[in-house]
Amino acid sequence: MPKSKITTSARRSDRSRRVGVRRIAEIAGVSIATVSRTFNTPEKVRPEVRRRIEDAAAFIDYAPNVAAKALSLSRNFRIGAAIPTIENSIFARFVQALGDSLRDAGYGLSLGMFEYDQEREFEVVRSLIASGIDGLALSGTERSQDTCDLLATKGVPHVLTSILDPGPGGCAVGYDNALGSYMVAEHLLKLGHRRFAVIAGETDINDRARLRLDGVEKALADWGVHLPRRAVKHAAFTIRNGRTALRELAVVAPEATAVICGNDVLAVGALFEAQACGLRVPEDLSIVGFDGIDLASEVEPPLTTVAVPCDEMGRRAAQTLLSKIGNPDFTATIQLELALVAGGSAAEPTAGLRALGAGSVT
Amino acid sequence: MPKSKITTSARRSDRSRRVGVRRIAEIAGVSIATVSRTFNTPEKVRPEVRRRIEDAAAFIDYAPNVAAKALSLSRNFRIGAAIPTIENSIFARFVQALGDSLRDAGYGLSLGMFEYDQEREFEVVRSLIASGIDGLALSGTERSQDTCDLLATKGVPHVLTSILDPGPGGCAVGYDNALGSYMVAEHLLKLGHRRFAVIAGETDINDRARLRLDGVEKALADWGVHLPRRAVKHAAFTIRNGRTALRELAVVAPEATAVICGNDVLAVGALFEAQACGLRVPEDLSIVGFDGIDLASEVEPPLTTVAVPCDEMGRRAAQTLLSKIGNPDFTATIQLELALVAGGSAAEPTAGLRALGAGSVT
DNA sequence: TTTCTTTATGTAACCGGTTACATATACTAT
DNA sequence: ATAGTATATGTAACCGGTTACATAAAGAAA
Repeated sequence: MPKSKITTSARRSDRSRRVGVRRIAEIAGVSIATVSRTFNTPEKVRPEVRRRIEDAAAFIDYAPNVAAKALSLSRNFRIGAAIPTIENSIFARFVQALGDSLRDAGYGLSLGMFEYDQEREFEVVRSLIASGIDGLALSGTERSQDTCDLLATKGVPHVLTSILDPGPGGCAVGYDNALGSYMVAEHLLKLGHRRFAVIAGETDINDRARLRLDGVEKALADWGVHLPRRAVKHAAFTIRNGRTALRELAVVAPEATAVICGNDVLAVGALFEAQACGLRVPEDLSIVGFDGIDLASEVEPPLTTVAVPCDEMGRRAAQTLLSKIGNPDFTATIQLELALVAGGSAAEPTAGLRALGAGSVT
Repeated sequence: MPKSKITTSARRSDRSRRVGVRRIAEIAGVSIATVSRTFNTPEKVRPEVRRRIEDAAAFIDYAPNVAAKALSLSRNFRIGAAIPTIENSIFARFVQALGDSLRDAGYGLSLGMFEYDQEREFEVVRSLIASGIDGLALSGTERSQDTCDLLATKGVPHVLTSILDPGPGGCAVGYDNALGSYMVAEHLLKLGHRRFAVIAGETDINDRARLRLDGVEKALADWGVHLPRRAVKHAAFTIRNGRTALRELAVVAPEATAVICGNDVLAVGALFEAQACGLRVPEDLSIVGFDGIDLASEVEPPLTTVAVPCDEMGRRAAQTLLSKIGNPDFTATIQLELALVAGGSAAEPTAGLRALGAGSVT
């Protein structure tokens, strides 16, 4: 005896169990196809019927089941973003803009942080893909081979950000890191500086940091200024590292009258340390950063830096990604403009780091 | 002529179209039920069969379809978090810890920021619910009636954080805001301070800010110290507002020898402004904050503040939420300990804000 | 009137998992 | 040998949407 058949028809006739489009169809006296059309292609439904359906939907406080929608359309309406850290406000604002734009387009955003570690980036990307995303925003061009392979095999549409090299995916929304640091270095050169020290990021694992250092080196070379190797420190992007690096530079490059930092976080650290050691900025020493984070304009003096349009980058990255999801052949390289911000932490050269004196360094 | 039937059987016999569990079943020569069991209840499958299935899964590089799983289980394996802002690192770290814990439990995290605005909070919560979440982490107890109604009608399991009042949902993971500010105020009192100024948050729209102010008032009352209304400024949590407020206080409360701030961001602003005006901290003026963000320990002098265990809060919030999702009757109020951090920005009272002088205020 | 379009709606399959229930097989106890 | 039980596996329904195709009704052309 096919008892299951009975159970089934019992369920089907039990209208209280119907839910979603089927429930609306029942109330409005139409088929589920018409209900679906009302929401997706309303022009294909007679206005009078449409009204009945909309009323029924409002009546039961209808909210579509995203999982069902995702399953039937083979789309998750969600994109992922793998960023180095959320603690640097440049990324926080980027993520915010990205998320807002995606929300407006009906997409959700899943975030993953990898702390500038390529293995963690791999894990983050893997986990994001496994969690169901239609596309992915990444930072920079350089990543582990595993991660690249993963993107290729899974065929995840992705856009690279903060950089102009679109990589194999063909999409980039970013800016010219080398040009930005060239601009700020040139600014110092024009002020008269000829002895420099650099607190770069970890150029071995971070392509943006490397490009920024390249830009500095190119500017100095163009002006015929030599940058001794000892005057270049590499450090992860933290305030503390900026402080430490400044102390070290005071020992190994006391002749420097200006310190060029790989980003604003390092620059703020350098500024704090200089001030803690009794140096006045910019009277005794010039310090410049990169990114244009809020904090940079709040410290005293405000930092001279290069402003990155991270909000616009978020918006454009969202657009680009959605285009690429719609058409896998889509490619684009969108260059955003950088702006030099003369905050006040750079002025004419004077004593420089020498004023701090190697003696006071512990 | 039932042409569709033919189409259907053509599809079904077209094995290249089969995918997922059906494909694995085909390769391993078992039914889809056994495949599903292999992944969910492996002990119910004979080891030998299990091996075959696992090999087949590995062979086709199988990744389960999250939407199908969500649909069939009526669970999205995703929770939402509505936070005021990601730019304050206290929330950034909370979110990071929350996300990590959830990931370990197989859940994703969707984030929404509402900038301390109740209407935006409502939109964020609505949008998160619509995007398909099984639970929600919220900040504080107070929110618009609309938001509360939404949570109630949709029956979304949720946990309140940064606070101890569990509200109607019955779950809270937080700390005693009033106690924290009591502690730091008492610290100043013990140092000898008797004239205070306060830069509080926006206590009319932020219950944590109000509790913190309450704690300060209680401490002063307990010590028989009067806090004039004019010596209390309210401001949104930004560095700039901290700077502005300090200037204003110098005019209206020049007698103050210590400034108690609603959080570290305001305190950093107050510190910067004091230093920009030539005041030494803590020699001329004591300043204290709340939260224990990284920046607080990097400024010179490091801030005396109250450390909030935001990482632990993230982890415990995740646990609590998962418990509540498993059992809607679950309730818990988890109190985390606060720690006074004597950073160096508080010392014995001296001249105070008077040293800045009303004259220098523009 | 008849035939051809066009437009509106309905039927049923499908997306890719999970699982209740049925069935088959092996093992135990009598 | 027989009945009873435990274990392993299969069948088919189900989750809640979308949509190809069939069908019905109305309007246009002949």
